[in-house]
Amino acid sequence: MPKDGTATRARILDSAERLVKVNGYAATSVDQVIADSGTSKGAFFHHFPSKLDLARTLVQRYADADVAELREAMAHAEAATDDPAGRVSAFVRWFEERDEALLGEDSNCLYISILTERELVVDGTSDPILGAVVAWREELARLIGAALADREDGPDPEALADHVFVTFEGAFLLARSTGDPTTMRRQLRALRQMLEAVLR
Amino acid sequence: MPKDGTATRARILDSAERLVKVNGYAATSVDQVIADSGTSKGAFFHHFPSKLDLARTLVQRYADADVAELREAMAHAEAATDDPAGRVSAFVRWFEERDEALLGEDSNCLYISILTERELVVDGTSDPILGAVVAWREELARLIGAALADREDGPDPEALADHVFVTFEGAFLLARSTGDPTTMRRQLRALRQMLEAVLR
DNA sequence: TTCGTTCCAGACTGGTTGGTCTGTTTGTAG
DNA sequence: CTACAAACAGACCAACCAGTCTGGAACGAA
Repeated sequence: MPKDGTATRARILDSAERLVKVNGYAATSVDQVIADSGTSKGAFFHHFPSKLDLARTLVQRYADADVAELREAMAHAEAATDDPAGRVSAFVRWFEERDEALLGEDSNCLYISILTERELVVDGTSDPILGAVVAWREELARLIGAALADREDGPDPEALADHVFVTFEGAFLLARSTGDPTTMRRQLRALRQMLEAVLR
Repeated sequence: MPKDGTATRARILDSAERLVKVNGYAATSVDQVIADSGTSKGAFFHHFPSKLDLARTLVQRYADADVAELREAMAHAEAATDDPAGRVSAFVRWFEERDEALLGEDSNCLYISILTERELVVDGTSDPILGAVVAWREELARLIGAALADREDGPDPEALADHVFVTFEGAFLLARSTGDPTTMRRQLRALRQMLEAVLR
C-alpha cells in the first residue's frame, strides 16, 4: 500500500461541506474548495472523478451523520422515561440543549443547499436525504403514535413526525434571514410545546 | 415616451423567478433566462444593470406579493370569527385550501433559493425577505397573543408566529425531497392542529 | 536497488459565464 | 418630415469554470 490519502480526502470533504452549506453548491467552485482545503487540482480529481461525485459523497456522509444523531436522540428519549408523550418531549429537548454546533451564527444544513438545485434532485444526488427523512419519520411516528394512543380522527403521526424535520429546515432558513442566533432554540421550544399540547 | 418595455421586463422577471425557484440563483445563467423569456442579451441588460440587480428586483417583487397574501389571509381570518383562537385556525386553513399554486408538483419558494447563497444575504439582496418575515411575525403574534390571552409562562407568541413561516419553508423543502405533492397540505394541517391544541 | 502504484502538484484547455458594444428598429415630440 | 431617445438584437470579450495531462514524489513489494 503506497501513500495514505485519506487525510487529504477528508480535508477536501470538510472544506467542501462548509463552503457548500454557506454558499450553495453551484456557487461553490472546485478552485475554492481546493484553496480552502490547501490541496490541488490533482488531489481533488484524484479522489473525486467529478464535482458531482463530490456532492454525492458529501450528501451521503451528511445524511449518515444525521441518522446517527437521530438514533442518539431516540436512545436518550427512550432511556429518559416510559411515558410516550414524555419521550417525545425528551427527544426534542435533546436538540434544544445542543446549542453549540446546532445554533452557531452561521449554522446551516447541507440539505437546503442540495435540494435548492433541482438537477441534484432529479439525478439522484439527493436520494440519501430522502433516506434520512424516512428514518426520522418512521422512528418519530412510532414514538408519537404511541403517545396518541387510541385517539381517533386526531392528528396524523407521520405528519407530526415529518414536522420535526420541517421545523429544523425552516428554522435554519429563518435564522439565515433574521441573523438571530436564538432562532433555532426558540423554534424547537415552540415545537415541543405544541407537541406536548397535542399529545396531552 | 418611446417604445414600451414593461412587457419585456415582466417576461424576463417571470422567467427568472421560475428558473431561480427551480434551479437556484447561481445555477441559473443569464443566457437561460434570455432563452426562456424569448428575449435577448440587449433586452436583459437594458432593463437590469446586472444579474444581481435582477435578483434584488425579484426578491422585492416576491416579498411584496407574499405580504399581500398575508394581509389577504389575515382579513379573511378576522372576518371569519371573533374568537381569537378561531381566527388563528381560519388563517392557517385559508392556506390549506389554496391547493392549486401552493402545492403544485414543483412549487417552491424564492426565499429558499436566495437564502441559500450567503453572498445574497450579506450584500442586502435578501433584505426584503426579512421585511416579509417581520410582517408575518407581527401580524400573527398579535392574533396568537390575543388567543393566548392572560396565560403566563406559556408559549411565546412571536415564536409561534414565526413557526408559521418556518412550516412553509420547511414543508417546501420536505416536498422537494419526497416528491409527495400532499406534503404542504399535510404539514399545514398538522400545524393548525398543534396551534389549536396550544391555544385551547 | 528496482519496480510499480498511489498520491499529489500545477500548467493547460475548451466551453460557459456575466457583461459590453455596436447597430437597428420603434415610437414620440417638435 | 426630422430628430432623438428608449427598446431591443446579437456579435463579441475577458474571466472563470470543470476537467485533463504531464511529471514527480512517496511508499511497499520484489
